[in-house]
Amino acid sequence: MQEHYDPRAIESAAQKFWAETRAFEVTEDPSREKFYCLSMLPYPSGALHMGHVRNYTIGDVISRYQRMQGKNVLQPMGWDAFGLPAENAAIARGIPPATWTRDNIQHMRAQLEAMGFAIDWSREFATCDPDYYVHEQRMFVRLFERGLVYRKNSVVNWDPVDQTVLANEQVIDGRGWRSGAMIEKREIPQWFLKITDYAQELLDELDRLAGWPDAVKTMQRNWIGRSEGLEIRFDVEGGQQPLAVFTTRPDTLMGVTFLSIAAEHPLALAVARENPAIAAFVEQCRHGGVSEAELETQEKRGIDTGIKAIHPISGEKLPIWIANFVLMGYGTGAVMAVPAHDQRDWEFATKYRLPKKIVIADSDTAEVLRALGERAAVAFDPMSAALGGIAAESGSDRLGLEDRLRAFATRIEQESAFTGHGMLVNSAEFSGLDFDGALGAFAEKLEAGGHGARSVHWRLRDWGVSRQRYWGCPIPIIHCAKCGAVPVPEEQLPVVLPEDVAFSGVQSPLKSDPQWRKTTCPECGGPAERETDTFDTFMESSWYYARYTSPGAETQVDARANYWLPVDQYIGGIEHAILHLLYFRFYHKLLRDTGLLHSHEPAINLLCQGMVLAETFYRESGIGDQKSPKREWINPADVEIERDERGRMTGAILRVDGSPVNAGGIGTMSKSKNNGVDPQTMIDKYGADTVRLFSMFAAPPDQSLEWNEAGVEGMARFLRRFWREVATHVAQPDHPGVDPAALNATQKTLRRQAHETIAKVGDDIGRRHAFNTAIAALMELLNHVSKFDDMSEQGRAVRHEALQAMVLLLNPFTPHASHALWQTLGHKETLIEDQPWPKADPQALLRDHVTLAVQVNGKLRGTIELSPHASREEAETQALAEPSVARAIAGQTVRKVIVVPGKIVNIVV
RNA sequence: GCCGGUGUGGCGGAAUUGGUAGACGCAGCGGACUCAAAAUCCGCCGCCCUUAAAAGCGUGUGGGUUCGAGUCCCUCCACCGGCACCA
Repeated sequence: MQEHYDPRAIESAAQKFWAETRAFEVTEDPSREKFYCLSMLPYPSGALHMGHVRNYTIGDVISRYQRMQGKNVLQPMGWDAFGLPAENAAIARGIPPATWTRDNIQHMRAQLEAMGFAIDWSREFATCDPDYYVHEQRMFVRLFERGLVYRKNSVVNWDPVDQTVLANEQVIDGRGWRSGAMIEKREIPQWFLKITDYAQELLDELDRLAGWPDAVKTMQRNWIGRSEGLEIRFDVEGGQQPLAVFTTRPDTLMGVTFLSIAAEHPLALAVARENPAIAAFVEQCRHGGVSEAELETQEKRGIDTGIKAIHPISGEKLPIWIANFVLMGYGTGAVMAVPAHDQRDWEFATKYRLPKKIVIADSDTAEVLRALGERAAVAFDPMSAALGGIAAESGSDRLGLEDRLRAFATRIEQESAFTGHGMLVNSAEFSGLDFDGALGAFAEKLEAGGHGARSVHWRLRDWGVSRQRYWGCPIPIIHCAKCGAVPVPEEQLPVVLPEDVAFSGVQSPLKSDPQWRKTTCPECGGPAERETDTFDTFMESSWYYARYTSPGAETQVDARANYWLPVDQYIGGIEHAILHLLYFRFYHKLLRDTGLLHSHEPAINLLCQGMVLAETFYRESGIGDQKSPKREWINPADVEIERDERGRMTGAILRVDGSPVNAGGIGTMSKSKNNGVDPQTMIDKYGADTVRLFSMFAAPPDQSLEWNEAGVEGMARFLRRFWREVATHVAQPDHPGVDPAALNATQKTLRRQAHETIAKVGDDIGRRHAFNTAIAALMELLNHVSKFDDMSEQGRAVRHEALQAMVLLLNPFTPHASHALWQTLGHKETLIEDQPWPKADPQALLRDHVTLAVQVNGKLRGTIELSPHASREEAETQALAEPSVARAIAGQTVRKVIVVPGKIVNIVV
């Protein structure tokens, strides 16, 4: 065999073999257990990045492991080909988005092949293929007919200079990224999918997704945000429409001191027409982007409309304010404000000197009021910190009680709102009730007066699928002056996106091409225009997993889908925890409800991998202002780190000029910090197996991973050592095989270690997905094997067994090296030909003795060796006799001895 | 701002069900081999005190539960992901 590990030759030979034998192409086989292993499909941005490498290596390890369990494993790959970056590249380089995208796909596919992933390439597609998106258009038309699609106005970021709609990402500090112009909010008509019709099911089924991470399920639960409360109608003075608000805190209703409405609210617009100051405020609110993060962090501002609402119970007149944090289109565009019991309202009221009315008592206040007698709660007005006309008994601590009430009132007046639940006070006949009592009582009263009702409110909003962009799937709708919006008849689909276009970036070629737009109305036959918006790219990525199961199908999916689905293991970045994964679940239910699939959820198990990070380095370039001088970011590959004698970093220098650079800390690999490490360079330098091994070893899959080239070298070192160990071993004479009865103590120990490793690696990969510790266990075993210098027949046999197990256990991580070494060990058949996963021999796992830790008062004082069958009494006796333990307990009384068999003895003195 | 997560040696991380904190790897230090370097091999490697042994301290902060806490509970801090038009 080859004496030295030569990854380049080994890897191309293995890849050639797999390709020629079509080793990873699979078909439905009802007689075998299937395993569908899916990684999130990549956006073809130009080159593979480390996030892809990590994601697909995890998928490949699981796929190859499951295949060795005898399962029929499907691992497909495709391209999420529509999207904004293609348009940006087109503007920058003058290439049509389609050309740029397809070139990138070609390049990235070659890179994926170089990684040696066990992918069934026969199922590959790109989402920009009309063969793919035709099914998406057909589904949309069917949903339209089923009433799950509707059109309404919604707000977008408008760049007044470029005259274009911007994505949230393109709005930086409220300005357009290219023009630098102040962004404005603009309402335009857009298409929506009624995901809210499925809100309850999407919420309920989370409880049954046992194989999904809790963090993802919690985030989805909160995102869907089911809340129960009251919808309350406030009449408005002066003949205006009443204002409806929703609240989850109906118990605070008597504490409402004003109402807030959105700047886009019809009432606000009406007032603005008559009042220039208000018009100016409304105009100001139109500036800035629409993202929630921006709206929630901006300074809260408002203005009084001068109009009053009527409190539905007290009849009190409440001012109506326009506030920049209330959004039209989320709920009703109006909210009730309770400054004493809501922190945001508290801040707003403090800023604009609006009154705070305490209507909920904290537990201390409630206790005081109870001490003062029944009527106190009703008459208590904490804001005046007085007890009104209550003739409470003149107990000696009366003044102390009043002080406590005053303290509560002062805290709310001066420090912060009290947002907890508690007893209602100062709330007329509702005083004294608790939260649940108040909910019922207010609901009854409001319903009787026609001023409200119990209601369920969802945070989840319907899915807006319109994008004012070119490079996307055309929305199959025709606008007719007579018939309105009419879906394109199914037999006319697909509506094909023209790819050979001049793309300036300012306007979508669809919008500027009158020829493409012009069509006839499918209903009346009159002249009509096509919809020029395209779909949100989340539409394509919401059903690709199903299409992989049915390559070439005439329909969106066919019967094959029910063999493969649901996905057994889905893998992707945690950044997709909410949006993609919710749309993915939603779309699966749409496919089910149109009769295309049987299952309720798309994926049984989900693994969310962490981000890939790298060190950052920079130099001050001198440009930029004094406060934040511009930094020139330097790629970590060009930097050499200086260390002191203890290995601590003392500085860093740029290799080319030898002068110092600054360390900027660890950050996600990004263009802006220039800390991306190119996978291709790593593959060329070390080989794919080393890159795969490092990306699985450096961190557990769900945590962030810090790329570190010295660590990569460590992996290469390990593979070289392993290679050499096998080479040395096969150069030895043949052996008769392991005879367990003939083994001496050291041989038994190595054999036990080998079988412990078999047990641990299988558990780590299959159950725990703890790939890093699986690899560490294999490294430990190699350390044991290389220290084992027994050249006897049984010594060689035991070593052979250990090395052979290692080749198989490493196969999911380093399939190329394992492919080669399997043959080196004398096998005629190849490893991929359904070589089963090794099993640990229970006999080999038995130990002669176990080590117990001995503690005195919980502090470790020594260890003892015991037979695994030793009794508690024996353990106790031996522990007390251990010299350092005896020293620690000398002169003290033993009160208690706790013996945990196989683990620990704790002596309490 | 809201939702979710993470925090352990010089660094990445391990400790799986509350039971010996630091496996494994990197970096560093010492040695062997070599004309030399690389590669490789052997040894050391949490902090503090120390010739050594022993003791003491130690899992972001402060508290709590327990015979025993990195692990469970409460508080605070820092960082990371998402926030509906980036994918």
